[in-house]
Amino acid sequence: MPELAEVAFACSKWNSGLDKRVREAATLPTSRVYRESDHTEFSNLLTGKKLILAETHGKQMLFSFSGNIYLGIHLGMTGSLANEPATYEIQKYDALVLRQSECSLVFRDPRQFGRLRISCRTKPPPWWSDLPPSITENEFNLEIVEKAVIRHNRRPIKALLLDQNYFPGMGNWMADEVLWRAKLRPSRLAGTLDVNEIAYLYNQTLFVAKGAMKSVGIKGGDPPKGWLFHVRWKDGLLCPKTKLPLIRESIGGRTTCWSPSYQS
DNA sequence: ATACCTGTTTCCCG
DNA sequence: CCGGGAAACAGGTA
Repeated sequence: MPELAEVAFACSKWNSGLDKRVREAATLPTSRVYRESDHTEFSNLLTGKKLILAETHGKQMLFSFSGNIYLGIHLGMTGSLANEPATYEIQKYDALVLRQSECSLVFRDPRQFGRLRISCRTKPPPWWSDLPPSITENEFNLEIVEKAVIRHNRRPIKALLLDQNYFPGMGNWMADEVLWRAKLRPSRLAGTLDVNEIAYLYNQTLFVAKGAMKSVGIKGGDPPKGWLFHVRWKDGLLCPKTKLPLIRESIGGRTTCWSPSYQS
């Protein structure tokens, strides 16, 4: 379930491979996650290299290796990272297996919406260093939200929140959580928000991003009690604030859960 | 069997 | 050229 905090937690699964060399890199050549690159590059460049750094930016992950090798991973909808025994054999949907002395670092993705990138340069590649500030960073400010709203004034605010150019890391459940706390109807066109609503939306974005990182991002569990998260996945549940029925419908092309008695 | 799905890119339309 | 929305991607799960 990879958005901001789940991605951070997934990334930490490879922490035990830090400072260790890759003895062998096995790939699944037919996997669509290699659509941007040649899968042989991954085995060629990663074999023998030491994993130095594991970090995330929004939904993107970057693994830095010795020899100026940078591995980029995006989990898509169903991608996951795992830490398996050193003797682990590659399985059906394992796109990449990095065998080390004490464990195997695995990226698997049955649905293959994820994406792998690799780069050998003295600096981090542009697909990493050129990313806009993620919603957890200090550089993510009110001005970014204001500009997005002005430029995309005809978009439902739900769809705008999911735009990774402005809100890197925001995913479907987080967007619902933010809009619920900001008391905004997800279908509201961005251009109809006044300055106070925009500022409130921005503040709730910070709150949800920080809260998710503290709970989901570190422990891998669920967000705190009382969050919309716990009642958004199926029909017929009640708004935690008003105790009145929630609605689930498609907005901006995604399943959206919201509280008509609370959000306007 | 059928419908639905936590993400992004591509295609089509106005 | 630009913006918005649907479709497509491919398989698991209920």
